[in-house]
Amino acid sequence: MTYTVGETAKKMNVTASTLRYYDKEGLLPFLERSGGGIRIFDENALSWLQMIECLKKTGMPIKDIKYFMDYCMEGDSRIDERLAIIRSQRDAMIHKMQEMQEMIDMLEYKCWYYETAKEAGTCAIHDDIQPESVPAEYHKYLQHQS
Amino acid sequence: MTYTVGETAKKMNVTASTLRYYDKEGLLPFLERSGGGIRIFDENALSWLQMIECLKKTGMPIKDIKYFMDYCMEGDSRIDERLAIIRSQRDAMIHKMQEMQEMIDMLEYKCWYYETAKEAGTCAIHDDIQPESVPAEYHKYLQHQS
DNA sequence: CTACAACTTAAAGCTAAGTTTAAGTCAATA
DNA sequence: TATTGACTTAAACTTAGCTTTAAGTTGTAG
Repeated sequence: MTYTVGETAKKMNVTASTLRYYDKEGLLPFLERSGGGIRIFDENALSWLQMIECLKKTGMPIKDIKYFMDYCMEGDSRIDERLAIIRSQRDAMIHKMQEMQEMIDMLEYKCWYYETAKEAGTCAIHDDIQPESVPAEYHKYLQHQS
Repeated sequence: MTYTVGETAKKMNVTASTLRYYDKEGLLPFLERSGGGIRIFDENALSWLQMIECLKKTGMPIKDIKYFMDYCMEGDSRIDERLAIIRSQRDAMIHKMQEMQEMIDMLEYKCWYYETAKEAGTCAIHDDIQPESVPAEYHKYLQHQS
């Protein structure tokens, strides 16, 4: 089964322009072309695109994805480099997840802050609040007004 | 205790230009100025900056942060709107965390893929691999070559 | 009171990641 | 075989989020 750029775009939930742009930037070295120059995507291409999507979603810049794809095309001689890239990307993501959890914690506090302010009709309820009326997990945010 | 833009920049780990840019974009309506026009940051400003940092790290665009700050400056009449913004940001983050976990799962599989390939000296080890030699948590990635 | 580092603004410049446009080609259907 | 929708390219344009530059001002230390 093969697909055109438009069909593939729909499958991957991006625009055809985006796929052509990726191709121009060297992200799709695995692509075949028809005699007339039309790009041909197959199941294998789709699985590469999922890998590219993963790297993009984890914040890797287009250029770095290109370098990774270049290594992939070089085959078994570049396994070490490919492993190193994937490992460092995974480690960066684990770190980012921790950072994100901290941000969610702060947003949870702010939700509580505004929920109680809403109930009281004013943010002033927090001005001289007793620490014991604040859930323990929010204590570290107590200096935050608004 | 008060601080200049440069001192604040160091504290917040951004450049002074960035803070001036945020001010220009309306993110810092709480800022005071000296008689000569120098920006004055205080503890309260720092706590606002942490809020802004949180919204930025959770992917909120500068313009949306401005709208949020505008609501904050309007006081108690906008508690509902502020709560709604924070809630939706929190929900978006929780969703993003799930997506990120999926990406980490894929990267973990790729690590395993390259570790075993490295050991074998070739990615070809995966060509006709028996599903029972693949850890169960990686089975959903089995169609992925490289 | 002078020097000088750090501040001010407006405006131009930069990078990433696409998107849009224009002019033309391909290939499946009537 | 003619039509037509989807494809092709190169190049210009867009947006976000800063960063840099240039020209001038502030305020502290000697």
